[in-house]
Amino acid sequence: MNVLDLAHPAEEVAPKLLGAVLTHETSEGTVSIAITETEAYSGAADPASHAYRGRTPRNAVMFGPAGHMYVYRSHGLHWCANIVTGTDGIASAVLVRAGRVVEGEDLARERRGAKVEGPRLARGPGNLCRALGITAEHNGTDLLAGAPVTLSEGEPVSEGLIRIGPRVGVSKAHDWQHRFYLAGDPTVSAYRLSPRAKPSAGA
DNA sequence: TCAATGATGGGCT
DNA sequence: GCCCATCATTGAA
Repeated sequence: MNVLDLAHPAEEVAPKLLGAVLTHETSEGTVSIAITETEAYSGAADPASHAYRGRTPRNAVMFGPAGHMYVYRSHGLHWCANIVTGTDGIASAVLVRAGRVVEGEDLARERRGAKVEGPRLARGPGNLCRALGITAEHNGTDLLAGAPVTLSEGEPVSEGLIRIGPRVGVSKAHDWQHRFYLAGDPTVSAYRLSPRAKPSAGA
């Protein structure tokens, strides 16, 4: 059903995931989101990665086979979803930061609790997960195995629209050019430097 | 066992 | 633009 090739390092896969579609089917209905913004995280070589200090119970999924979903809780409130890439045994994942709701907008709006609509429904990793209805129970889910959460190819994205920039909100290695997004897309999060970012972080 | 930290988002000033 | 909620995970004592 899809030929998405995830068996490569995150920074190679991240731009290819732009335009891909994440779908979550529940008894309430189906919500699909076309990805508009991603960030690449690797393992031991990436100070900003959860896997930087090696394998732990939380980040174990990142070390697993490509195509699985790594979900973690941020700041006690928000869920963030990653798509695991690369080789089994080596940490590598792509954070899905933003997307455009292409199916089930009513349900997505309901989950977000009214007020929000349009591009804001899935802008930012936490919002995206809420719109999709993704929580910790989906940690480790195989996105290529069918329901409930699946990743599939969407409409092709022209490479000319893809932009590369610094990662958002990370306190380390924030200037790595590992963030990929679609130029001019209203669903892309505004760049924000982490409050805790070291003034002179490397490279 | 304890204290610090964070790949955020929303609301207030 | 700044501040704050809120908790699992982590690393140190």
